[in-house]
Amino acid sequence: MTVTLKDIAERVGVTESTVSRVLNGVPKASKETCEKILKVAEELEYSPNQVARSLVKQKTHVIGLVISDIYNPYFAAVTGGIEEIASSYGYSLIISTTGGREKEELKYINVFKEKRVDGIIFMSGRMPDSCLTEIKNSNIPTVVVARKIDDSVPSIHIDNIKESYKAVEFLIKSGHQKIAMISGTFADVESGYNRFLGYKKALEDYDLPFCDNYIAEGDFKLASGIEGMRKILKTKELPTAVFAGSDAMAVGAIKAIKATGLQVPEDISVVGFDNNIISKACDPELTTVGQPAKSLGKKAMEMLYKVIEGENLAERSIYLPCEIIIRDSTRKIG
Amino acid sequence: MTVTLKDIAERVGVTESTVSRVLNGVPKASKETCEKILKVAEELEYSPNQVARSLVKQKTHVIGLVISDIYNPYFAAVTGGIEEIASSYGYSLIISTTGGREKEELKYINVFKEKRVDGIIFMSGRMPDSCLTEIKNSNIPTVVVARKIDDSVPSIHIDNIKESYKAVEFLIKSGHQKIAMISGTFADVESGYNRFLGYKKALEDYDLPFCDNYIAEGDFKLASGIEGMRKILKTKELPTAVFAGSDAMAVGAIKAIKATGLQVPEDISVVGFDNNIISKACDPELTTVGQPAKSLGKKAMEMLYKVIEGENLAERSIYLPCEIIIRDSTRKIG
DNA sequence: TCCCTCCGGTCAAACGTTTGTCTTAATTTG
DNA sequence: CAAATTAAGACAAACGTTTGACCGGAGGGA
Repeated sequence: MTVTLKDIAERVGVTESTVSRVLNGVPKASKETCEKILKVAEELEYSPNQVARSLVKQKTHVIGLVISDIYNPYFAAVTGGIEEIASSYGYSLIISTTGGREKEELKYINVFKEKRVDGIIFMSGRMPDSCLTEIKNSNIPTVVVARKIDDSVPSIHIDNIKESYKAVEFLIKSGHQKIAMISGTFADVESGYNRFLGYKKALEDYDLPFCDNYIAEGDFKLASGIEGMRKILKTKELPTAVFAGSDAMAVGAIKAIKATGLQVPEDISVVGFDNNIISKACDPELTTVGQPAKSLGKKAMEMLYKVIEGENLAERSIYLPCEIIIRDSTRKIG
Repeated sequence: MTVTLKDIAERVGVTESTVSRVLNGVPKASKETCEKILKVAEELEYSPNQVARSLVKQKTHVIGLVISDIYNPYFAAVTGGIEEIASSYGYSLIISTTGGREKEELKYINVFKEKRVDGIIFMSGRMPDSCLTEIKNSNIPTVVVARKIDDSVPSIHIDNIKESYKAVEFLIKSGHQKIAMISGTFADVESGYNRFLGYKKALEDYDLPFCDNYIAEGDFKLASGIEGMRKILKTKELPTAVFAGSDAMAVGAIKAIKATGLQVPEDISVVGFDNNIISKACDPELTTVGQPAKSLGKKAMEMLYKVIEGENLAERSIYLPCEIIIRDSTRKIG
């Protein structure tokens, strides 16, 4: 069926090794045979078998991506960035979604090992120790996205504490003093707890009181934003602004606020986090902390490539800055 | 470095073939050697080399996905469905994004050929003839999503004409007579032109006049929805409802309507298409035609699996129904 | 005893490449 | 003119599996 080097070799009357070299551009054949080989290869529609090639070269040109959830626009964007760069380097991308379940994560790391991928990008749940050790002693170059491990494995992040701090600072500088927060689940240290920490620190630095009634813990999703906001709206003294740990929760907050007859941003300003697609769909459009999702993916792949090539990483842990995107859900007061 | 069958064989004092059979559960070894082999394999942390295996078995357990754009939540959802089923069958998924560019599509089909994937799912642009023939004579099992070819290659769709018809019919039955449409680009026959066709047919069947001023052609994106709606709002006699060929355009329409001081749905009802994530983020929440995106992906992979296994497909072209999801952007009138 | 059948393996080919070493003839060099 | 170099290619091993064919011995039946 499928045509091999041997087929070409026979037709041309030469040996497989010669064909191989010619097709790979190794300059060792006469112009004549060279042309003949190329012509026959063309005629026979030769398609090199990469799996055979991988076997001997010990290189698959495949990289594996462990991701918790492709439906999440943020992850999708990171994935897109990864794919773009991977493809430009001649690598293919295998994706596997884990739902953040440790068992699945381990399973896929194992699949990647058996498939002899050249590298792994890990962007799933909490990166449990089991995965970490599994990855470490698999000896496969790995980059972790949005999850800080120790420096043994390179990673790329945003600085959640700092970016969250900046968002709250923005509100403070706009004149807000009573600022509530709807955080993501604290169990997610990076984007849940750390964003809360940034909020807290900003209040401290600007001598604003921290108030338990102004805090609601959600799960990053829209519904929990509604719920959280409802809780906050029960306090006697309403906040003038609320900062949410995700755009989805921010949109939920807006809905809850409007449902009580109050206005955004006239009565309460709202700031989100992510700058995903919904932040421009809601009404009013959301002021939010813009995560460089695609850039994270690109950078991650660039780092991974360097590791694969054996280059030294200048920094083993890179932070990309966010940009606060001001739209219509916030206003200056006072 | 990496441990092979040979390493195990030597340690146990047996030959590679025996080890291979034991590890694959072929019942041909004594209980004793069996245990020994398993034990040593465990100790050495043997990880079978799938690329070697693929070479001899002529099977990679990889399927390739050609997708135009992973950032689009609809494509992401389909991808998720595919991955879920693929993984349950023991297949891995390679993704490649093309931006709908023919050149990229051809490039990736070629990569997939060289990588000897077991199957291809195609969900990119217009599926140009070049790709079609390339796929056909590659002899790789293929399923096309959301793009009707001839019956030579299996495909899975929604019936855009019919579903769009149903949406407009819903409006008519809600008492609307003056219904505008913001369509996706006509160049995209399936989801652009066909949805327009369904709209037109519904008007005809219910003896409503078709009016050029009520038609705007967009590009599926939010901005074009705003623009299209603005154009429609310029007509002397305003419509009471507008049907958009995508949720994003519907959201744009809502924004444009609200910007003139009119209300949704009090003054104008709006219906979208897709049921993607933004349809629940906007205000009011969008009534829309719910595409079974994830199911499309699942079904596609199920079909592909059958083709790979050599089973006969009961139907080579499957249509999945949509469900109209009624939220707050529409109301009954009259 | 002879023949047959299992059992528990071994042997070797095959999958489709790459690549280091060897060969042969021709050409160059001194 | 002999020696050295080079050009163009052949040969074979290697990558890590799978799998059909073979094989020696033990046991069983006639």
